[in-house]
Amino acid sequence: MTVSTRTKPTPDKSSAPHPTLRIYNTLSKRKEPFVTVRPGKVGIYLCGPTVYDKAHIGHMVGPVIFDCVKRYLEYCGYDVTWVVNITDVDDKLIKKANERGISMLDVAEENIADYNSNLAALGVDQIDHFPRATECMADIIDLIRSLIDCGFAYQSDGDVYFDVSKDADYGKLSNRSIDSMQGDGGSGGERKRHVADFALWKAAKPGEPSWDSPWGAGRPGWHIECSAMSKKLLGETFDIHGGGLDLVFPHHENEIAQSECCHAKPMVLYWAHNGLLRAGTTAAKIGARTERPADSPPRSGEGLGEGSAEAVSGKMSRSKGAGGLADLIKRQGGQRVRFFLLRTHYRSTVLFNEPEIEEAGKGLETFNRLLKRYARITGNDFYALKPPTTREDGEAASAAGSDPVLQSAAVCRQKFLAAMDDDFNTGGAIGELFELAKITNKFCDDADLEGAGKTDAAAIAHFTSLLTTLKELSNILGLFTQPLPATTASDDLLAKLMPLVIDLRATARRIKNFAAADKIRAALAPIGITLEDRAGNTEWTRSGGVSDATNAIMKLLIQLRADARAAKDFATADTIRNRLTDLGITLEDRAGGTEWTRT
RNA sequence: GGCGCCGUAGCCAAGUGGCUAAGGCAUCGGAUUGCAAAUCCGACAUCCCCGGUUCGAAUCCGGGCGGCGCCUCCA
Repeated sequence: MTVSTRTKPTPDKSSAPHPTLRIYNTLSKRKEPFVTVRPGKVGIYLCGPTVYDKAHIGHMVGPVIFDCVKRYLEYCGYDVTWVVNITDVDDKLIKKANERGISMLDVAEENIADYNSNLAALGVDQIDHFPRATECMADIIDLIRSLIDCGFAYQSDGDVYFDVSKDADYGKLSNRSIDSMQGDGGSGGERKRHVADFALWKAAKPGEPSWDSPWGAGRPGWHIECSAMSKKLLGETFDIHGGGLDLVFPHHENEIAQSECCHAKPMVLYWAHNGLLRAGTTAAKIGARTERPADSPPRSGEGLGEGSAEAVSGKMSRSKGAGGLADLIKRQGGQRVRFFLLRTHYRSTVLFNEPEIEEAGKGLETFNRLLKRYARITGNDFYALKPPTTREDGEAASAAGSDPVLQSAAVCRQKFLAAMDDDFNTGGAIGELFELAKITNKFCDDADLEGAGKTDAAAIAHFTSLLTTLKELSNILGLFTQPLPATTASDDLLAKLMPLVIDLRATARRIKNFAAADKIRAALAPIGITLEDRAGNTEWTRSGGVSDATNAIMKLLIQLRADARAAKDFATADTIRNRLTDLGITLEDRAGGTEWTRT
C-alpha cells in the first residue's frame, strides 16, 4: 500500500550537539539537545502571514520569538539564515480584491507594508528572506510534478491532490491517523480519493488569478508553497521550522508529507511551535468602561460588536474581531509590546489585554531609568556601548573581574544564558535582567556615583562594566538596542515648555515656598508627568495621562501667570510670558481668559 | 468523539525530583527626600483537590475538578 521509503533522521550527518542548548520539538514532544544539519549553520523557516488584511498582535508572537532565537543562536556562534514566507495567493485575498475592486497583488502589497512596519516597530530586524508564493511558482510546480512522478499525488479534473494513503508517516506531527480523518473533505471533496487528501494545485475558476501549469491554469494549494520555498532557500533538510500551534494540523503535517515524500529524507530537525494569544478576561480597554468582578466568568461573544476593536475573551483571531495592531503600537510603543510578548515563554498561551501591556511597560521603565542614570553619571550613551557579541567573548569578559559586584553580575549572566539554553526561556531571562538592574542601581547608591563617587574612576569603570553586561544580554532579546523613537512635533513643544515649568517650581523651592512648588507638581500628575528631583536639576517623564499634554501644560502656565498677577508678583508673570515668547508662543489676555497661539 | 495544552501569591510569570519556590506589577513597613519621585532594604505563596511512587515532589504516576486549543481558514 505505502511506498514511503523515508529514513529516520541521520545523526551522523548532523553537527555535534550544542553543549547546553535544548529545544522543544513538537515532533518528539520533548526537549532535545540542539544539533544542526551542517556544522555551524542554522536554517530557520517561520510560517508568515496570509496577507489578506492588516496584522493583529497574534501575528507578532512568532516573529518576535524567532527574532530572539536568531539573535541567540548567532550569539552562540552559529551562522543563521531565517526565512519568513508571505502567502499572497489565497481564497481570502481573491475575495478581498473582488470586494474592493483592486487586484490581488494590490491587496497583498498593502498588507505586506503594514506587516513590515509592525515588525520594524517591534524591533524584528533579523529576517533574511521574505519569499512570496507568487514569486516561487516555478519551484512550486516542480515540486508538484515531482510528487506526481513519484506516485504521491494525482490529477483530478484540473486539480492535483496529495494522496495521503501513500504516506506511511502521515499524521506523525499532529499525532493522528488517516482513519480518524472525518468530514466531507471540503471543497472539491468529490474529486479526492480520500477525504484527507489535500490540494497541491487548484484549477482556476473564471476570473481568478492563475498561473500556467502542466495541469492547466490554476494556483497552488496552501501547503505546497512552504515545502517549495523552504527547499529553495534552506535545502531539503533544515534545522528549525516555526509557526503558531494552530498550524500543526493540517498545514505543517501536510508540509512534512509533501517534502518528505518528495525527498525521502527528514524535512526538519526541530518543529518549534509558539503558543497562541488569547484575549484577556478583563474588559478594560479604550472606549469601554464596563467593569466586571474579577471572578465573574467571561461570556463568550461579548463585546464583539461592530464598534469593538478587540475581543473581550477567547482566541485572538480575525474572525473574533482582533485587529488594530498598528493602533496598539501607536498607543503603547513597539518596545512595550515586544517586552510583553517576551515575558512569557513562547510555548505558553499569552493572555492579551492592554492593561497587561501597560503593566509590562512599568517594568520596562526600570531599565530605561537605569540607562538615563548611566548617561547622567558618566555622560556616555548606553546605546553606544560595545558589549561582547558572542558567548565566547562574553565568557572571557565576565570572568575577568574578581570584584563581588561584578561576580554577582556574572552569576546573572550565567542564569540568563541557562534560561535561554532551556528552550529559549525569555521569561526567566528577563528575570535575570531585572536582577542585574537591581545590582547596578545598588552599586550606584553604595558608591554614591551621583555624589562624591562621581570622580572615582574605578567605580565608574565597574559601573560601565555592569551596563555593558546589561547591553550584552539585552541585545540577545532585542531590547534596548536603540533609543526610544523620537518625539512627535507636539511632544517637541512639550519638551520646550517643561523647563519653564520646572524653573518656576525651582524658584518657589529656593525661596522655601513649598506650597507653591507642590502645587505645580500636583498639577502635573493628572497630565501624566512625573518629576524627579536630582542633585542640581529636575528630570521629568511622561506616561499615560491626558492625550494633549502640551495644551494641558499651557493651561497650567497660564494659570500660574494669573496667580502671580493676582499676587502682584509681576516679575514672575512677565518671566512666564517672555519665555513663552522666546518659544514662539503668544499670550493674549482677553476678558474670558488668556489664549495662546503658536507663531 | 479523536488529539493536545494548562491550573504556582491580589494580578502577570519563571521553576518540571532535593539549598530559604526567580522576577515583574500592586500593597504594607524602613532608609533617602523640605514633601515627593527615583533608588535601596524588608514584609507578602508550601505550588487546584485526592491518592500513589520516592529518603525526598510544585516538579513523576493514577483519579477528580476547572480553564483552553486543534480536528474548517488562522501566527
